[in-house]
Amino acid sequence: MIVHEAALLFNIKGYDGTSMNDLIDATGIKKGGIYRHFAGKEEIVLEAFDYAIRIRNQEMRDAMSRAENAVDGLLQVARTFLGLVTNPVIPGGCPILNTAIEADDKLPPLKERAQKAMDDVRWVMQYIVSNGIEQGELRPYTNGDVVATVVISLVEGALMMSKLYDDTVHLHRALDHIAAYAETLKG
Amino acid sequence: MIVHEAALLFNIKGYDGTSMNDLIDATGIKKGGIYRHFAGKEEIVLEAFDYAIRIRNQEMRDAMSRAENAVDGLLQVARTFLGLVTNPVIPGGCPILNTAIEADDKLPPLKERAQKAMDDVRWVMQYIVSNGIEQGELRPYTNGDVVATVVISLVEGALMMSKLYDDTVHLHRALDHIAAYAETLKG
DNA sequence: CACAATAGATACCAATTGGTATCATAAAGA
DNA sequence: TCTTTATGATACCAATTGGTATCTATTGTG
Repeated sequence: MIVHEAALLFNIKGYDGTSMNDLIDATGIKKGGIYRHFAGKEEIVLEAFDYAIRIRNQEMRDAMSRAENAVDGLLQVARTFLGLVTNPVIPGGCPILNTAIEADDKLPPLKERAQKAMDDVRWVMQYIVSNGIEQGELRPYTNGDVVATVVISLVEGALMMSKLYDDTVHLHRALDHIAAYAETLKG
Repeated sequence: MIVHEAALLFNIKGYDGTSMNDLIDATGIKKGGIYRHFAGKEEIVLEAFDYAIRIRNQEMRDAMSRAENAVDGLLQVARTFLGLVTNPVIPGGCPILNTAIEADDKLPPLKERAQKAMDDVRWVMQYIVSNGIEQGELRPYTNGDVVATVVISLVEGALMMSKLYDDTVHLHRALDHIAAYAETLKG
């Protein structure tokens, strides 16, 4: 529960922007109670990030298994990023994006986890692509690495713009573009 | 010079992550000297952001005027985002992206400026598109708003990934995709 | 040179930061 | 029941936060 509340705070206000007092207010548990479970702020932020990513990855796996073909799969996964804004389990946008931007080299283990979390997303995309090639749905030699970069960039960039303007239209445009892009991959 | 140094710090470590002492160390000017020129930290961050954006906008205008046609123009502008990583005047990535992610509603004037700065980028893209339509280079009724969202999302998302992985390949892939996308807009 | 005006240094301030040591309480096992 | 054991509360800590007041040095100008 502390980790859950921490995940909310950190995803909204960032690591530097969230103080232990914020967490104390949010949980209703005083300092002594919190520090009994965690060695320090750093440990909390790491566990909170893991927690947020676990939820995200579950959403992605669900989306992937819902899909009936590769093109649909890419879109389904991309759409989970829209869900990050429209019905978030953890408000504040994409934890990976937020962490990637805030974490310079001040908190290396956090950046490392963000990289690993991004690897997971990339892996899902590449899995969908290579599966799609096997099934004959996508052109052979479709580059899953490139597809992952393009789709994720679109969706993360659009997420940022939607957050900046408080308007999901940018995410919808990105999803439309991804749909069109995925069509061009058909073989 | 204080503003310049502040722009560097804030773009790298963020608003919350940069203390006045950091700025004191970076400038070599003590607290009294700094606070004579600025009312507070907030005023500094706002001026620093404006400063960074002024430089960015100049780069974008230069790129735009270098271009010989609309398709090339979109690419030239997109490429300035690669320059943000490969030869940055102000290290730390894109100030708009960084600010959009960090600024929740704690510093409204900063978010407002980030929106205005993004408007500038969007305006440049839309100008290129509408000009391209007039010149018969792009299909009529090409939606400049959509083009701006797609191109900016790609480039900002890829910027994030390049920063996260410390690898510009993602930006290059995004630029390749933008090139292909721009081709589809030809009329 | 004299004299403002500007710029910066020094020293302080209350509040907040992350963190710890000690104490009280709830829960669970024998 | 009685006693560990886990959990949380209280009170403190040094360091750092953003910010101010006062003093000094450096200007450029008549």
